[in-house]
Amino acid sequence: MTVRTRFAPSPTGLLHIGGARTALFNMLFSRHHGGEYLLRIEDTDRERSSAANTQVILDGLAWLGLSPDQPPVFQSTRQARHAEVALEMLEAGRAYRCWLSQDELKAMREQAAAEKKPFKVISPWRDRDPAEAPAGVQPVIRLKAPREGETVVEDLVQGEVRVANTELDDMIILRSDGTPTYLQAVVVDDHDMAITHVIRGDDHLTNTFRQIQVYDAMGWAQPRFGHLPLIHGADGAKLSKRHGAVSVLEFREQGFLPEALCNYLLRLGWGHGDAEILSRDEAVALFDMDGVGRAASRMDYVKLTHLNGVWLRQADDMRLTDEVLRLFRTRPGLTVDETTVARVHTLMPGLKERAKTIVELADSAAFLARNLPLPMDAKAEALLTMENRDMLRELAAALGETDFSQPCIDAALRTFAEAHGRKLGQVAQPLRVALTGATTSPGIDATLAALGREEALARIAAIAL
RNA sequence: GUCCCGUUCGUCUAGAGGCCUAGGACACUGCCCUUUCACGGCGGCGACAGGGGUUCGAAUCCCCUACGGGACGCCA
Repeated sequence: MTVRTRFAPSPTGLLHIGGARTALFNMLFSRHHGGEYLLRIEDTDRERSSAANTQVILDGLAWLGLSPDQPPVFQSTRQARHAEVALEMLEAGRAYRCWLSQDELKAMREQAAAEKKPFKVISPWRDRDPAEAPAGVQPVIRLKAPREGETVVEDLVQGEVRVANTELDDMIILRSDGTPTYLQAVVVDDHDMAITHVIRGDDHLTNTFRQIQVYDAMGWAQPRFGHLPLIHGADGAKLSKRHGAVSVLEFREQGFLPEALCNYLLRLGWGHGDAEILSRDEAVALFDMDGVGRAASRMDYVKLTHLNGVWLRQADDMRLTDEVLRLFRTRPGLTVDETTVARVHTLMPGLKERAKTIVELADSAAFLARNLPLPMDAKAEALLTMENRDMLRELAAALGETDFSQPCIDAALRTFAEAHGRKLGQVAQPLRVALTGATTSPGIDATLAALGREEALARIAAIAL
């Protein structure tokens, strides 16, 4: 049997971090077992669904490398099939029409609340003759759920979960307007799509009991279920807007790499020994449901940022250069031309060692795209004493003698420092300020080489004079 | 309120009765490396929610309590 999983978001909001992790786990699980990973857009709530939201989900998944193996299934296109199955159950006597009105339901709900008893619909129409149906009322179709025994879920994450059938009522599978309810649509779609493993958020665990009743009523084989604990915000409360990045695409804007976000999400709620840094291929090889934890976990931006730094250092220099240049174009006062590209790319090995996000990378690389005079921060300014300016003038001459390759620059700096009775740092820091306008940067020899002879000497001259 | 689920360092986790004086990662912190800042290396701080059992032995099994979360729609 081929493993088939699906991610089934509803386009009523953005693709958030929890959804992204669900998608990731579905993808990893299917890959690990050599199966297929599908996407179903649950857009049956026409009021709240939108094409724009669907696109955001698709874009978010694509960015994370979690696009499905086949074009997405849109649940709204399958309503006729959902209704057909509901009617089949009706004919088989596993469901019945119910003429309970909204008012009657409301009264029942209020009575239950007044008596402090849990609200359960006990429809008289389960056994009543349809011939007695009130005229002019469109009935719903309810599942004739078992009244005795219990319903059991063998959950891949939570283990055996059981509930007495007396706790469950006869859920509606087809609304009075003929449209299917969520629970009905999901079961029919998962069955028709031949889904073997339903991996989704914990919030669906109690829904599962009802869905199982539909599988049973139709005589369909159940898929395996795996319910993932939810992700909470750093404060332990449910993830919401005030926790910052709502959409995964906002993580991109904040300078995170998709592989870092995936790595972080993978380790949030899943573990495999001491493994921390995992590529997609390694994750596919190691991932399985038995490694999924049972408790909710908290979103930790600090750890995500650390992981991003790790992946940033491993990322291709040209790719990072492109990302940095993309940001440069949005910032005023920066020149983006071929020279800039060359400088950023040349210095990238040193730059990426020192940054944790693309945004930081762009910040630290910005000096490469600036025209003179360079803006100076306070700490940098303080190093430009008269004495240091004099020294820089002499240093410029010495550097001018070299071929401006990194090793020669390094040698020249050491010789110069020794000749002037200074420690290397006492030479390098004023020089760094002259070149970058700041007190931190990649190695001074690499910085000099990336800037090139002409620009480097011009920058020193601008300070030393 | 009812039902369901959960609870190991601040956070993410390893741990499936003795390998646990509980391991790793992030964060914090001391030292080293060093031309700055990082990276890296070596240390430190720091947890089995509480209480009862079961057992020769429990973080691991059972029960209770507390706390947290989820579900209770003609929403998905």
